[in-house]
Amino acid sequence: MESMEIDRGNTPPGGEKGEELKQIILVLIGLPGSGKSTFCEEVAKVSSRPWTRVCQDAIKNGKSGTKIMCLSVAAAALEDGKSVLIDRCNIDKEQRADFLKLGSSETEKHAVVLDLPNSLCISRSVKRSGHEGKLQGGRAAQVVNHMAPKKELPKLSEGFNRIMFCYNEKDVKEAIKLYGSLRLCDSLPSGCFGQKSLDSMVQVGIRSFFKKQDTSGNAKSVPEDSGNQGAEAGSHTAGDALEKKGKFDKVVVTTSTSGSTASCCIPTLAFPSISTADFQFDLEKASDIIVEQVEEYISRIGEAKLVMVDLSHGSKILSLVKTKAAKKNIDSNKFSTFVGDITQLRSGGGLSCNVIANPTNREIKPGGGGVNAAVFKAAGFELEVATKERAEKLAAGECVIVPLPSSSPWFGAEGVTHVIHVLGPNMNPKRPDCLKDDYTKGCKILREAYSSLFEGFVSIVKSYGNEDQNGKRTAPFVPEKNKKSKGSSSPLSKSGVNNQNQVEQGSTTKTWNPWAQALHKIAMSPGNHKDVVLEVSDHVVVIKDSYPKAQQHLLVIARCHGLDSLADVSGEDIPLLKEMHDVGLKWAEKLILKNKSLEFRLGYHSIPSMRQLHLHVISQDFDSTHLKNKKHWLSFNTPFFLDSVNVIKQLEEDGELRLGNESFFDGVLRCHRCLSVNPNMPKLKNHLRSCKYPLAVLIQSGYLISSEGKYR
DNA sequence: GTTCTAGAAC
DNA sequence: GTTCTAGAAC
Repeated sequence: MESMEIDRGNTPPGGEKGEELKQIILVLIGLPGSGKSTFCEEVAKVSSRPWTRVCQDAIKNGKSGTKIMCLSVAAAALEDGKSVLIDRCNIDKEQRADFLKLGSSETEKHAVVLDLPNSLCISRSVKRSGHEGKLQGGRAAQVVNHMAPKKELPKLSEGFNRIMFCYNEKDVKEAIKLYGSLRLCDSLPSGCFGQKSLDSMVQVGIRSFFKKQDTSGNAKSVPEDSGNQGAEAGSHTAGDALEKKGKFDKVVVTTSTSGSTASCCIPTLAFPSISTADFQFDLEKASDIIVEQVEEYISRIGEAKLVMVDLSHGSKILSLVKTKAAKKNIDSNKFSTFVGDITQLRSGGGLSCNVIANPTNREIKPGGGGVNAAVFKAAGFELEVATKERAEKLAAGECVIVPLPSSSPWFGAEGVTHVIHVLGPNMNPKRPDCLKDDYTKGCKILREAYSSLFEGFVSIVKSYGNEDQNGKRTAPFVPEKNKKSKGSSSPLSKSGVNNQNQVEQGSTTKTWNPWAQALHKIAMSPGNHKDVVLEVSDHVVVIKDSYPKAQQHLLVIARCHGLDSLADVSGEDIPLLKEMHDVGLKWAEKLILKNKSLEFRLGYHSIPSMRQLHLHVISQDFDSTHLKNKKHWLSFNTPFFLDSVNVIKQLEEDGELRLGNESFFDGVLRCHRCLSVNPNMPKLKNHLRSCKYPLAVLIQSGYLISSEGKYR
């Protein structure tokens, strides 16, 4: 876990008794005259931590000694609970190796490289007088010139936890400030910092580095996403980063014999209107919701299809939906209406639908006179048994996916593989749970019901897909009788109930409450949220955070399906993360142009509250009425907040991310500038208004974007 | 994520 | 008494 955060313990300045001591071996690396001794003196002067300086030039009663002496003194100091500064040139790997063997596995091994220009080192060492090692005057120049070519920069692989590179006096000052501010229990983020090298991501000009990468280049070409609409569909690269787990852009469907496209093999969901029959929901309102939800989900089902079915020819709801869908230009190849018996679609109407939605009752039992009774009758007792295994009851707005046993008559006769039972809102006073004309609640529940239903269908579609090595789904969809249904792995809660809030994440299921879906909805249908959207592209949406925690707080939201949070991110998402970073950086710069005092940090919450991967672009004033509680503060000011640069770096180097956890919310309220501890939020906020201390660690780590440079 | 509010802390 | 936190509900 890398972060700006110095303190990993919850301690007031100076630490407290009994707290974990973080010992450090700090190996200074630099030519004579590079400023190693000054560095040590300055750190020791301001630090509250006990440091022992181990200086080879003065180790023998003020005179020059040997490396072995240094090792011995350092070992004794560490034994004594002190941290040590190894003040010798340590110019190559071999020189450093023995010092890295000191201490325990708990001891942090740091290097500070004072890689100042040779000319400066020579000039300083020549001019100095009273040098401990008597290396001054003309001989000093000789020594520096002799040593310079042997200089071997340190690497983490030598055994360092952290390496910090300084190239000028400003860098050195920052490093002194950083180490000088470390208290007993503090530790610093691991990794290389400040290195001048293009292959180091913690660099000035990271943006231009990103730009050199073809952000679309390593995504494979994918077929056009016919589900995207308007501005979203313009680019032929639209699918690049969107081609994701869970996304089903193009299903190449062939029959096993002829290889020709066969509609009978395309996953299709047949659904009747929910709640408009016995539950007496207003038809106009219901049709609006149906079309809205179809529009939202149609881009997620690839070539799978949705068919709305009604038994009667004069069905008003069917007609309303048909008209409204046409007005919205919803692809009629993917969504259509059908008049017929939902239990006999294939045999009676030649329409193969492998998934049937059943508007059921609270107990999910046969009964009533409508579709529910007909479905249970057609599917036989097998459906009742299979349903009972999954859920006993449903709440309004929820659904449950039931894989149909192959012994069910419906399976053989109609090719139905799954039934999705769904319960809508009831507006009929003669039935239980009547909402008594409360259409605010009713619409919300009906929307949830369709959303749950379609989300369930998406999960079934996913379960049918077989991916080849390129991640393309090529296998035909054939409901084999003997094929073990993966429907059982559909997102189900303990109760067996599914709703749109549950999403598979790797082997686990993450629950997203309805309130946590707002960003997801914006990402999927930015056109419906024009009031809040600042920018839309094929892969990202930018919005202002509705509850900003600072003067400026934007979110760059990924538009990719299947990327709910960092937990879903893998190496293949690096181009998308870089694009998000670039967009975030662009907005930060734009805002800085308007207000030069703003400083920004770009990063992700380890465990976000809101669904859909989003990058925070947040100014570091934290001046906002919406910053109210401890969690707000700690989520941006502990390693729970992962800097975008670091996320990308970790993925590139390790192929995986080290996420923070909620234990950070137990921490103290420490000012991110001066590191002072504040007893509560109001006091912290009051303190923040006046604290002008520079954001030393952020600057040093290269995480801060300010008017003085993208990364100072 | 926010809002509301009981009750703990001051 | 007021301030502040934290848990429940949404």
